[in-house]
Amino acid sequence: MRNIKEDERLSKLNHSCAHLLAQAVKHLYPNAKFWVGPVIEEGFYYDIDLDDEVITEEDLPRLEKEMKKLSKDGKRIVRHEISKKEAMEMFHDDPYKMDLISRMDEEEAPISCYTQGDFTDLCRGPHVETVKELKHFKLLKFSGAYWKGDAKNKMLQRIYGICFDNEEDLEEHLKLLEEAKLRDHRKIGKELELFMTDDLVGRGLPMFLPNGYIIWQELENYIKEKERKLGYLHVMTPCVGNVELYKTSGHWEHYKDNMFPAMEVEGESFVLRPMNCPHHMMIYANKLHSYRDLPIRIGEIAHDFRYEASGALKGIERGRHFCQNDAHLFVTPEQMKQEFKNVVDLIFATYKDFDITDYRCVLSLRDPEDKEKYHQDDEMWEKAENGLREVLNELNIKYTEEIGEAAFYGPKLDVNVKPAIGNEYTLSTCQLDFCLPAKFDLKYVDKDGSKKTPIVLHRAILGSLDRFMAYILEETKGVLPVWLAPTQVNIIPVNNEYHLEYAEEVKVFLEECNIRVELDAREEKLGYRMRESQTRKIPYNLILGDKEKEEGFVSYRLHGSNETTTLSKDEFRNMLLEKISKKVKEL
RNA sequence: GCCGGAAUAGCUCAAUUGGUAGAGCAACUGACUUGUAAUCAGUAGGUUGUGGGUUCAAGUCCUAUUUCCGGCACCA
Repeated sequence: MRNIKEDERLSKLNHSCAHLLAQAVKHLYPNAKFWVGPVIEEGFYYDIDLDDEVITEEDLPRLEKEMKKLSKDGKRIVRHEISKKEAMEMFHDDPYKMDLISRMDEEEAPISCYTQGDFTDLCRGPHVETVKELKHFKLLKFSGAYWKGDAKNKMLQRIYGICFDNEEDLEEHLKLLEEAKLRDHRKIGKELELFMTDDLVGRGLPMFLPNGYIIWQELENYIKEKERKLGYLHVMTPCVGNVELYKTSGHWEHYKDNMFPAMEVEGESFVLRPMNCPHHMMIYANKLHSYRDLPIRIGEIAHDFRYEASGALKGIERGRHFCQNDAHLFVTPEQMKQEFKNVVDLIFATYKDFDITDYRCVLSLRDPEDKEKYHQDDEMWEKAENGLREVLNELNIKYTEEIGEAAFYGPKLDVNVKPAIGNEYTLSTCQLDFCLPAKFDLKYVDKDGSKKTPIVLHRAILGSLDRFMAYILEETKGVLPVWLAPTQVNIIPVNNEYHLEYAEEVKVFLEECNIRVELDAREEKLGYRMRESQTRKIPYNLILGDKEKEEGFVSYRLHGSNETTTLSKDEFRNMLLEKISKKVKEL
């Protein structure tokens, strides 16, 4: 998918197309007022205030038609530079433009307008020469959007579109958008029977079916094994906690609204836990630690519950119950950098195993102005933020800094990915915390016998197993590598009367090595069973008939291939076991 | 949560301006005994998400509600 924003020509084209859209809207809705119409990675949009009117399905074709008409008229797009005073006079009855102008500084950059025919818009530009160049566009979708991105503000109407230089590029892009829909993990999950939801169970509470749970367990084993080798100690803690626990940590104050409400039992208040930090803090506090014990790495595949806004729910990518690949590392100040490096190494080693190459590192910092969200301790924040920055620079990791994205207790490194469909999200995270250990009064005894407070690193590599699985499904289109595939081998005997016995023998032979095998001995044609096997995206499709039976061979066809390979059953088993144990990325 | 859209058989979808709810796949039964992406025939399957309303008549119109979808906002 092309990134419109990064291409100079397409960026200009799409920005001009946003103006063309606004002009068309103005013709159809003379009372329309306009906020902003920027270029984005996926094309452009324009935010429009239509008072009480709303954009409907029928409006997009109507607007497109009007845009085509305007494009044919071929008006030039003319730039004028004006003073702030002139701008304020020109747009005096437009509160949105006045809002923009009031925050502009003409010393810094000239204020400019662009006019095409009967339409003028305040804009920095640049634009294409004439509207004639805007021929190959499509309006894609519409929705509401809060003014200035603030839910407290009025909701405007937003229209999204995209524009290219020629019809072929547009067609190709639209085709890619269609194809992207096919890899939606919710669709794949249904087709391959990986997970389900039910209204009676509740919204945002997906249930993993046998096939999906196999994948889930493979992911769990994979990451736990990696962590064990790195000295992590795994624990199991309850999904419920006393409200006091969260008052102590500060989560209650910050996230109460996003937690399931408290349950009163025998005078005590409990909540479903939204995260595991407090539990792990208490495990650390269970005994007195020497500096010699540190770092202590406490890991858990932990079930959490968050009362997510209904509109945020999305399959297993974001539910109200999920499972974190969580760990808390308790370290001395001297160990902090090395431990952080180890976490970063683990993240990228994992991504290599899963062939994840398209990600973005973000150093999430606090917004010093936001006194409400962030724990107040300037020195602590400075120390933590600089610490992270130094490690990232030392490791030569490319990252961007984002203000106001930190957790309330400390800054973090987020590793974000963009799925085939929808917005970027965080897969892995490593957070530096000087705050909670103090709140829980955690201590270790240092060399000199004095008691000191450890630093905590919160980290999640696979993030939530659920979300990670969603990502992998979309990346692979459901064609999982053998080690993750719910069924790894499907055996299809040619003739049940003559070949079933051999098929069963091969099945047992493979199952002895924990290979996940199915035997399809239904009274159906070979072609029918092969088709179903392929549709289910089973990696290895084995055909066993006379030829194979006599020699002790197997013939297999890989998913999506029409080539057949014949091997002895020993060779086949060894090959498969090697691929599974090495977690080979492709089939 | 907000704006908009949708909901019909297990799944994917049909059903003129309101006028007898259908098809393919899957399931089941029978025949066929199969060499690489759908063998044939038959059977069964529905209070059209749910609750109200308008109408001689509602899948279709109105209304409330639930869930899902596209965005927005949120994401420890």
